[in-house]
Amino acid sequence: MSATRKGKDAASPSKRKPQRVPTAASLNRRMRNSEKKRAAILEAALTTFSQYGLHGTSIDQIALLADVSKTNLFYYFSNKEELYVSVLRELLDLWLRPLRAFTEEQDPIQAIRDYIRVKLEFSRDHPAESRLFCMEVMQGAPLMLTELQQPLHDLVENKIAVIQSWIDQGKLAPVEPYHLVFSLWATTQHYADFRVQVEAVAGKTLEDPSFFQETLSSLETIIIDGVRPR
Amino acid sequence: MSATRKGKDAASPSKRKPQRVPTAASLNRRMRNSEKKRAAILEAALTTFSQYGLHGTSIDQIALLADVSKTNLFYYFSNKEELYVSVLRELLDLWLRPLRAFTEEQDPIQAIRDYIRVKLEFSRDHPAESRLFCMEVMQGAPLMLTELQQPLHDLVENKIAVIQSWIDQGKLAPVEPYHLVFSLWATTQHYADFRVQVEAVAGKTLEDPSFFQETLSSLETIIIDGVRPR
DNA sequence: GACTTTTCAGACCATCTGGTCTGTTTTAGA
DNA sequence: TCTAAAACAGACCAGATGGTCTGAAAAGTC
Repeated sequence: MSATRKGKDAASPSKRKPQRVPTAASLNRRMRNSEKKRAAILEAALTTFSQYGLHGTSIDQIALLADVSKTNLFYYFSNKEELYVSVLRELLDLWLRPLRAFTEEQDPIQAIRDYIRVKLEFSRDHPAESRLFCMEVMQGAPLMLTELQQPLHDLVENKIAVIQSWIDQGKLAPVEPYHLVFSLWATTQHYADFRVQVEAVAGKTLEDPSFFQETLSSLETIIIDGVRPR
Repeated sequence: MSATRKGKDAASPSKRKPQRVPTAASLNRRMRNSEKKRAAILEAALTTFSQYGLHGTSIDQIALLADVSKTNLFYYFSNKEELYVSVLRELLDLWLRPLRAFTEEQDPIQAIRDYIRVKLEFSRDHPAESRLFCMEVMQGAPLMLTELQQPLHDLVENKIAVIQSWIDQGKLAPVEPYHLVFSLWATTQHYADFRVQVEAVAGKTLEDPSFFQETLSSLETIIIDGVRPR
């Protein structure tokens, strides 16, 4: 990750004569501080970007929220876009993680059940991340497309195969795996992305434990058993 | 709709002495022209707003796309926000329409099937509208909340009752109606809002007729019958 | 054709904001 | 304590952009 590099181009290592060799301890302390600030800025950026979008957010706004000066912010991130992309990068990793858990050995029904739960928890615990991701994808992912396309495609391709094998073994009804994946994404993220709509309609959000449970079991029922009475 | 009112405050009718009474024909011609331009601006605004967001879009951009001068645009809409809200207003009506079709007399399975189809067609034919709506809701619908909350709540409340009655009659499996509605919204809109992701993963979009059919029947299968093998 | 009203265009302005410049404080090694 | 590098702050700048002002065509009426 080596994320502490100054925003500006760091002096190339070859040119730098390290006359002063800092002790590991001091370096660590400094790095921890540095990391903390970086993290604070990233968090403030996430919050603000996810609410107002890239263009709707000003650097001053982020700096204020992160409690650093604008200059200081530019010390850590060379420009707005880099900050934005940094936020996205951290997010993508987090976003993809749950899907990696799908393996052929699992019981498919249970795997799907787990997946719904994990994604729903993500929607509850990281709504800003979910929304920013949604926003970026919706705008055509201009700053993430290259990084999104390949890993996402590969990962999904892989999991599609797993789902297909479940179907072939008769453990799952014959549905097009792609669309199952899309449905899982869509339904679970909906509660974060359309939070205000959900609230306007149902009067509750995932933060309400009973509503969370209700949502969870409803989604399980709908996707796993469907709405046709048996 | 009386949408031709000038952007600025129009002179109050009470003060205006209509010495010149325009003929109906000329008025019509003029209005048609006016309406055409308004429509062109609104369409350009929709396209641009849905891609870059409110703040990411400049008036010049919209004016260019609509092939009018900036001044001319401001003649029809007094400021950027009014233009934005106008776009949203037209959109909300369109967006809500399909849901109104739900009536208790219908066969629920067929009604849901129809609803999925109509919403999916909307995603295919009006992706920009879908995305802009998503964007606005995601940001907390700051400019639409008041107009969204009441009518949406009432409409959904009404349809929830319909769904509940279907369940009570045993025509539908016992699912929480709210979540069924959310699932329907989420899954169908996903193909418009996450279009680039869908394309990155599946390599196709709803514009491809065979993919549209595949999506349609997959969603029907998943939501109506579920993925558990029978 | 005279006259009014609507429609439109170009120049212009005020503000907002991403980003820089200059320099100061803080940290840490020697 | 001295020194160098890292971390930071305030003033400032340049371009973008929402919006206005002035006035000219166009359309419509008589």
